[in-house]
This record gives sequence, C-alpha cells and structure tokens, in this order.
Amino acid sequence: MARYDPKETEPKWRAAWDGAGVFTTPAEGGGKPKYYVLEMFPYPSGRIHMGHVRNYTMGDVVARYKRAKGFNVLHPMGWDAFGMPAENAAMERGVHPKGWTFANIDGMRDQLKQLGLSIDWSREFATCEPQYYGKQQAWFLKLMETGLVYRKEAQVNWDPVDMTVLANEQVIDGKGWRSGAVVEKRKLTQWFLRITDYADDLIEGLKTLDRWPDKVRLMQENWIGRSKGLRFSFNWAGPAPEGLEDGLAVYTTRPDTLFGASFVGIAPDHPLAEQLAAADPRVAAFVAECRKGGTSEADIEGAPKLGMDTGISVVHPFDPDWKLPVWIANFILSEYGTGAIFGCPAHDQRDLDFARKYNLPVTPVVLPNGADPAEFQVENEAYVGPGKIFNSKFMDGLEVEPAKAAAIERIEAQGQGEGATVYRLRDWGVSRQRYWGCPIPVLYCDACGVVPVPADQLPVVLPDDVTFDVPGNPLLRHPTWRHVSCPTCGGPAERETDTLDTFMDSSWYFARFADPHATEPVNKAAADYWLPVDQYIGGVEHAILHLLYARFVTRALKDVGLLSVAEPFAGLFTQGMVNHETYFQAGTDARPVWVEPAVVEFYAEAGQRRARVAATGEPLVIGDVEKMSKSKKNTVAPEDIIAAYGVDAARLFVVSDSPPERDFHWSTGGVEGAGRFVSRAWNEFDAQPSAGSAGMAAGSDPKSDELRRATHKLIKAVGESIEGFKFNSGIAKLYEFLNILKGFPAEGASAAVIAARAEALSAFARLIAPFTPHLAEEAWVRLGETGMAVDAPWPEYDPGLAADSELVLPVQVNGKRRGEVHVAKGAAEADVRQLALADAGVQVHLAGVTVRKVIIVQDRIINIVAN
RNA sequence: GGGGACGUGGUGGAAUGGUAGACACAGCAGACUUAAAAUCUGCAGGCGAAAGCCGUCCGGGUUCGAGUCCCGGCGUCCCUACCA
Repeated sequence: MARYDPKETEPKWRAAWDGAGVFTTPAEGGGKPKYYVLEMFPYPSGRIHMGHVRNYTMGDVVARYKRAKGFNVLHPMGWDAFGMPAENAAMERGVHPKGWTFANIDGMRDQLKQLGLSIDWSREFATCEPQYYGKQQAWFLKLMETGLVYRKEAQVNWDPVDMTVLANEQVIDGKGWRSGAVVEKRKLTQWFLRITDYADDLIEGLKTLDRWPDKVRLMQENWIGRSKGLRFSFNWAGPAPEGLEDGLAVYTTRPDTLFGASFVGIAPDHPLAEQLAAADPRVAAFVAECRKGGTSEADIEGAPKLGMDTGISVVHPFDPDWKLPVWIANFILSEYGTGAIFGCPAHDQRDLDFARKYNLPVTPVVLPNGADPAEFQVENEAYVGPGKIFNSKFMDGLEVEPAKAAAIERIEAQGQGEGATVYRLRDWGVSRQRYWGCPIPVLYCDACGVVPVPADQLPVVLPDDVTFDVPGNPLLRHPTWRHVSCPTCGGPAERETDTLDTFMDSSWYFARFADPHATEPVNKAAADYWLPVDQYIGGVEHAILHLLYARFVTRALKDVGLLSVAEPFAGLFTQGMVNHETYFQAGTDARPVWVEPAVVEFYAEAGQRRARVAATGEPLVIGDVEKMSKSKKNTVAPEDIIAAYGVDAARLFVVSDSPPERDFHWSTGGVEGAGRFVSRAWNEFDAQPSAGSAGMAAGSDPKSDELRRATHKLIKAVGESIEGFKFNSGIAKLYEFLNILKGFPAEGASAAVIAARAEALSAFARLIAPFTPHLAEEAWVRLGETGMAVDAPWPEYDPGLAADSELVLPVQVNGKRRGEVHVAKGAAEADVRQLALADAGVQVHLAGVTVRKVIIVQDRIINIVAN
C-alpha cells in the first residue's frame, strides 16, 4: 500500500484542472442557476499570508460546493493594486510603483494558484491597469454630470516635510508617521461624492440584507448615524452679526427640553466664532487654545470642557423676554448638525459639565416617573431617562415623545425651523495627493474653469516617468504631464494632479468581473445576470468603509443606468483572523525576546507541553495566542506549510478547527492532524477492492445497512454545514466518518459491505472535494469513477437512510438520566412509556416514590416526574 | 460615555430547550521497532475503589427538563466616540 504523497499528486491535478479549463466560467445563462462567490480581492503586498489562505479557502469551499450542486459559478480573482505601500517602496528602495506592484502580483498569483482554488483566472485584472481605472474615470464623469461629484474646501492633515496629505491613522501624536514632522491642518479644495444623498436609502437597504451578519448591519447603521430632531434658528437679542441675519441655527434631538435651556453653544470654528476671533485677540487666543489638543482617543477623553462667553445673546423661541448667552465651547463639532447647540444641562451630561464649570443655570424639565416635582434636582448626573415634562408651560404633563412633537409643531408654526433628520455620515472626500492611484479625469482651464476630460480622451493614463527622490506628489512636478490644451476653448489648461481614494477602486470591481473586457465600465447584460454577488467573504475590518462605499457606488451606478441592482452583496460572511502562539526566551518576560515558530520544538514534561529551541535546547516560554504579526515573530509562511504537509492539509486545517467567523488558532500539531486525515482517508480509498469484484447485486446485511445509514447521514450533515458556514462541524463529521469506516474493513468483508463501502467512498470523495480537492481527484481515479471529481455532482442522500430507524432514548427520572430504552423510530407513546418504566435503572429510582407524570418527547427523550 | 459579541475540560471547540464535552490538538498507556521517529490501538471533565455525587463565569427566575430562554451581577474581546 503506497503512502499518499501530496507533493506528487497535487501539482498533477492542478495541471489537469487547468488543462481542461474546468474553472473558466461558461457564458451567462445555459439553464443552470447562477452563483457568484467572491472573496475580497487582495492588495498585492508581496507574499500571501495565512489570512489569505483561510479567506480564499472558505470561498473555494463554497464555490466548489455550489459547482457540484449544479450552479453556474462565477469565482474570479483580481488585485486591489493602487495604494501607498507601492509609493513607500518607491521611496525606500528606488523601485517604480508599477514594477513593484506587478512583480508582487506575479509572485502572489503563483502562490494563490498553488492553493488549488477554483478560480476563473481568465477574468483577472488589477485596478492599476488603465483598462480598469480608465473605466472608473468614465463613470466618475457620469456621476459628475448628475451632480453626485462636487468640489469643496476641506481640512486635511498636511505633512510639511513629506509635502503630502496624511490619513488620520498616519498621524501619530500629532506627527507624521514617516517624517516625524508636526502635522498641520490645511484647507485644500478637494473632490467629494455625495454619499449623504443616499444616507437614508443606505440605512433602509440594510433591512433587505438578511444574509449579512447583524453586527455589520448595525455598525453601518451607527456609522450613518441617522437622528431625528429639530433644526431651528434663535433670533438675535441685539443686532445680527454680519452674514447671520437669519439667526443662529442649531440642531437638537431633544426639543422637549427647550425650557431647560441655559445657554447656546457654538463650535470654535463656527462662522460666528471666526468672525469674533478676527475682531478680538482674546477670542482668537481662546479658539487657538481649543484647537490645540490632539485628536487621539485619550486626548478627547480627558479633555476638559472649555468655554468663552461671547457677550452676545439670543432670544428663547418660546419666550421673547428670555435671553440666552452665546458661548464658544470646545466640545461642539462644527461638522455635525449646524455646529451650534442649545445647552440643556439638566438633561445632557456634557452640557451639565459645562454649566457646572461656568456657573450656568440648571433647570430640570423632565420629571422621572414617581419623582416629586418640588424635590427633584439634578446634581452632577444629567437625567436622560423617561418621564413627564414640567416647568415647560405648554408642554407640561406630556411624555417625552409627545413633547418633542409639540415643540417641533410650535417652532414650525412660528416659521423658525422644522423637524429635520441629521446624519453623522459625511460626504466622501475622494481626492488624494498621491501618484499611485486613478487620476481624476478633470482639467482646469483659466477661461472655462473645471472641464471634464472628454470621453474619447479617456483613459487619463498615469505617466511612468516619475521620480520619488524628492518629497511631494510626482504628478505635480512632472515636466509635461499636467500641461494640456483645453478641449473646450483650446487654450492652456492643467490636469488635476490628485488621484482617487483607492476605496473607489474596490467599490465596483465586483461588477467589472461580470465582463472585465467590456468597453463600457460595466457590461449591463452580464452584470444583470451575475449581480448581486451571492456570497461575499472577507475580513470584518471592512465592515464599514469598503462595504458602505461599495453599496453607495452600486446605487450611484444604478442611477446612471450602468447597473440594475442597488445592493451589490446579497450574502456577506466575515471571517476571523489567523492567530498563533507566541514564544519568547525564558527570563525575558518584561521585554520578551520573541522566537519564531520555525525553530521551536515541543516536548512533554510532567504531562505539560513545553517549548525549546530545537537546535540548542534553550528553554522558551509559550506566550499568548495572538494575531500573526512580524513584530511578535509568530507567523508561518504558507509556502513552508505547503511544502511540508501539502495544500490539502493546509486548506483543511484552516477551516477545520474554529467556526469560520471566529479567530483561528494555527498550530503545528493541528496541521499535522489535518495531514494525518489526508493520508488515512487515502488509505481507506486505497484499501477498497477495484469495482469489478464487488458486483452490483450485492444485496444487503445488517453491517452494510449500518454503513449505508452512516453514509447518508454524513451527506446530509456535510451539505448542511457548508450551507450554514459551519465548516468546522462538517469536517468533524468527516473525521468521525473516517473512524466509522474503520469498523467496516474491506478485508474479509461481505459483498454487501464491499458495495456499501463503494457507495460510502464515492460519496466521501465528493464530500471532501471542497476542502481537499486534490485528494478527491486522486481518490476518484482510485475508485474507478469516470471523469474528474471536480465535475462530479454532489451526492444525494436518501432521507429514509439518513435517519435512524432504531433509536436509543435516554430515560430521565426527575431530570436525571437513569436508563435508556431501545425503540423503533416513531414508536407509540404507550409502548415507550411501558418500556421506560420497566427499565432496571429507572426502577431503582422509582422505589418508594409515586410516578406523577411521564413526559415523552417523540424520538427524543423520556422524563419521569416522581416524588 | 454609547453599541455589540462572547464566557463550556490542559487547548481549539461540539450540542433544533431534551444523554454536556462530538471532532481535533496537547497528554498518558500499549503495540510495532535494537532504539527513536512515523504509524496503529486504547485511556482521558473533577471527586470516588465502586455505586454515585458534582460540573457549561456568579446569583436568581421560567420549565417535566436550561450551556441554550428571562432578570441582575462579574469578566474578556470588538466596534464607535464630546454626533447635541
């Protein structure tokens, strides 16, 4: 009996699949239902890691399963290829971003192909290819025509040394992550997409996504942050400041507490504050003080409330004689609502902190149920619960919600404002002052202003001849690229040198896969057939930005007629990370000296698992299980694992030990176990006598029946586990079945058992195929089946065989298991009752007590209540 | 501060309200071997010689029956954050 050698069989079968073109997606239609499986496409960083292996294996399990179930499956792969790491590499190593990116893609493609994924590589593309980003420019211009794209000034984090804009996460302690220079706030005119136009629809759409995790839907809902309230304007008590003749606009979700107002607050960068600062150095100094302080969590958390009375007053909307002071306050955000609030200290904690600090009045207007209006007071904790409104004239006695409605109605009647819905979501700034991205297809002409690049001049291609030896955007200093003539007037014009946020690239690639060579951005017919993606799989870290942008862009493309669906991903699955134990040198607990797993060996000491350096015997401490990272040195390289155990073992292991949505604990022992399964499974296939000797009319005996039942139960269980994304349970069943199979050795077996084994092994080969596809092919040949396992249909189970006909039911007395009875499935209650009461173990516990009740759950359990 | 998830052996985990701990890792014992590795077989929640008792973070509750449902704690992790 030959030992199974994955090194020999695996490349052979990948070549066979490739040669037969089995994963090239057939044309649309053809009678089969379609199924689109997509894993979030990778950034070509250089090498694949175990996270990729797990992610793409999960997608492949689904894709191969659906293929076998008779679906027309689309399972493509591409590259999210624009982005900063390429520019960083250019600056650090003098390589060109393009060369670096494509070299990485070549390397990673080879690695991914080694995983034996059922991917249609003919649809592959990279977002940095003009054939892709040129189409992106085309639809960007379409959105511009419909007004979804606009320009406005916005603040950015500016690194004065690198002369570049930084994302928030690149600002560390107020300094640029690379240069270490103190970051400045700068205002730049930038391009924005009106995602806020779709805020409501994006929230409503979440309700239709019943195959998305609740967690992700909730995160998106919170991110969009819809709140209903009242927007209104205070009238000035004195002369109106310039440009604010219509009053001071505020937004509130608690109009019911208007009679508890004690001040009005504005943000430090509110137009009124800026106006006052320009006129008064004291105000200017205060505003500057507010701006100091970092934006980190800790800074905000500990930041004290700061305020300054402007000396200006406004009139309370419900009482012309009531004047409220206007304060500048550091805790008010200019970007949310109107950048101004009315402060109600009794019922808002921030307002209360502020009022206590500056001795402003605190007037409760919501009385908690059961509290005495004469005695109720707010000390240092604002009351935000339910209750009845008091101290509030026309609202007195109302509950909170009716009071809100009453206040809004009154304000609207006065013509001072209206009920309004406000979102936390901001418009999407897509300009990036970088080279390695999709050029924004726009020109600036002195005479004509902003001019879109005409469609026939697309794509606007990135120039290759750029340098990274000096800081700043290479496009800006390129000698010729930006200088063009205006397509409208023929005069001199300049190109936009900003490129698009790479999230734009990943917001529509799933639609491009429907036909990656289409002349239009999207081949409508192909997209109509394939979209939405039936199963999207990726990391939960994309739960908000990527998935929200993709949902938005899909809607926008629908509105310009390029797509027919509003939701791109009908099903979403978010998989967990890959973790690994850490190891460090003994005695370095305070500042651990990490040791990589490759040099570690394990041994047992007093029944405990210990670690040491294999070469030297130096003792090591086994640390926590953490996300694989270079800094902790707890990574393992997929290529090493594949070389040692084979692809099938690696694939099997990454989906076997934890539920897919949870973090996965990589271990050497674990992958060895998966490798053992592969070779033991092969041994069972190999032990089966060739088909001819069994014969078809083998009949049946109790042994063969038992095996057949186990087989059909397995088919049912594995199918259900894949459908339900419980791969770990399905694989456990496969392991279990292999153990069962050992109880039915081929040697010396009856013809009936040999036949039952043949049925079992044929099914087993197909059931393991999504996980260990190479082994499945090898087994398929060994079993004498025709064709390839990859083309074999998923086995069907016989419901009659998948359920037991003889059952062993536990019998409980007062909830404790005391015995068991053997009954036929569906046995009559009276018979079961009699058997249960007669059981010896049960009898012991019924001595001296009276049976009060017997609960029989059909085919499940019997519980006897006695006392 | 707000929102969410989770808490089961030494470990990862399994269990439509119905026999808790499937399956695997680590461990232990045995077989094979001159020996080791590999492989195979077996044991294995705790206490107990056994019968049995106790066991799913803690405390209550619902139920014939709770890991699972409800209420109140504690703990861990994730997201979000001066969002009016």
